[in-house]
Amino acid sequence: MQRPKNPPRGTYDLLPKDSEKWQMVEKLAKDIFQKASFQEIRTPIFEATEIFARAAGETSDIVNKEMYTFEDRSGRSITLRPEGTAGVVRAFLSNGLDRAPKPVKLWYQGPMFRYERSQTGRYRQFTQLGLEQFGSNSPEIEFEMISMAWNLFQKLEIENLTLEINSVGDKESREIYQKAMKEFLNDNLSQICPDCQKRAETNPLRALDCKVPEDQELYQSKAPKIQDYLNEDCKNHQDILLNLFKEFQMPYSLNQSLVRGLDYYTKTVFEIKTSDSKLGVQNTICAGGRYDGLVKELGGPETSAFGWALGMERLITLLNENSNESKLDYFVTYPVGKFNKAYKIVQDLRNQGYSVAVDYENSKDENKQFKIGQKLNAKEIITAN
RNA sequence: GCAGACGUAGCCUAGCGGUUAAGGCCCCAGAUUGUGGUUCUGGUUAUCGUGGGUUCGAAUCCCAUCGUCUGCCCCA
Repeated sequence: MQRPKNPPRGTYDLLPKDSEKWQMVEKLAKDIFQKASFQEIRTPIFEATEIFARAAGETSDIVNKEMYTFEDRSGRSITLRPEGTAGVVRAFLSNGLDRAPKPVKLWYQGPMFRYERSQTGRYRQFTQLGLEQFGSNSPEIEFEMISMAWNLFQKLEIENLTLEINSVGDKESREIYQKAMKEFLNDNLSQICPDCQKRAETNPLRALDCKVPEDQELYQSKAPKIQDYLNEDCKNHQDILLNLFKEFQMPYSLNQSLVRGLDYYTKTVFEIKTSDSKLGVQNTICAGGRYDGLVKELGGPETSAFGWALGMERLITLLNENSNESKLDYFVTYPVGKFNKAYKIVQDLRNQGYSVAVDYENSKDENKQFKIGQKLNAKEIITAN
């Protein structure tokens, strides 16, 4: 057999060079989550297809063309999770966490699967790290959770980040706005791009972040603004959140064109974007929002909820190169036949907390042993004799 | 799903119709080095992504296919 050339399309191998970065990020994130009393949940990598179909919305692109869906041997329709929230909500309900003290605060990390064209910062198997909260309707918890993401990025010394906020309104106000957008698009059908003509039917709000400059100009100047359609409740909710950002000096911008790809969002939505060119057009590294209707949609009681997810691969590519500092403290060599003695030293050093490697080759040539140690970049090379 | 660019050893690159496909890094072996990345010598590794076609002759031209990248769609 020929040497394999690539892993399957849209996937990648995480090599030791980079896994260190992942571990570092994971450690920092876990620390932040733990301190804010969020607890980890691990849910299956696949779920019944229906879970995702209902959560993301039957008409969404994710459901219609991006899911890895298959029948298992008993004919059940199974789907590899394309995002984390639906599975967490399902687990929340399956395990009766809706009866636990509110809010229930959870975090998760794991691979997600979407059948898409791969690009920089976009894979078919990718990893999301996310937070979910069930039971609180308050803007304060949104503020805290967004701060946690922001805080993580600051600790990682990632620069050039912007926080964009918007509200998509609650069910009622969004429906009215959606209708207004649809009418607006239909009135201007001849001027807008083919994609937007489609969006007029399928997802009118999506037109707002159309890439065509002429369309953008039209929407900016003439399209109805979501902020004008928010009812008092949504408006107050947003004001409290924005005031908290001001109070705690978190820079944000209100972006009225910001909408989400999944149907379940209500009220607050946000994205954290980078202007770093390393990610090309995939510049959103963290996004989320409120989804007060989802738990009920999946068969649970009316439950307020808020969450976000960040793309680990995207985040990692923004990190600076890690230092070349050696991770290996000792390399232990020994004369022929003296392994036992050498290994006692090894154990001893490891018990003291050092990272230690041994020369298994047991080369007779001392000089060569030394060179092996050098190649491993050991801080100290010692010989047991 | 659409559009464009690109696939030469583990990695980076040369060759762009004509003898046994070239170099650097890495790797392996040996020597050198009075002691932590020296220097030298030798060696392994490529059916030039894959499959067809054009041609006396293809890594080089054409087609298909797979993969990568950039943009669109969509999205973390």
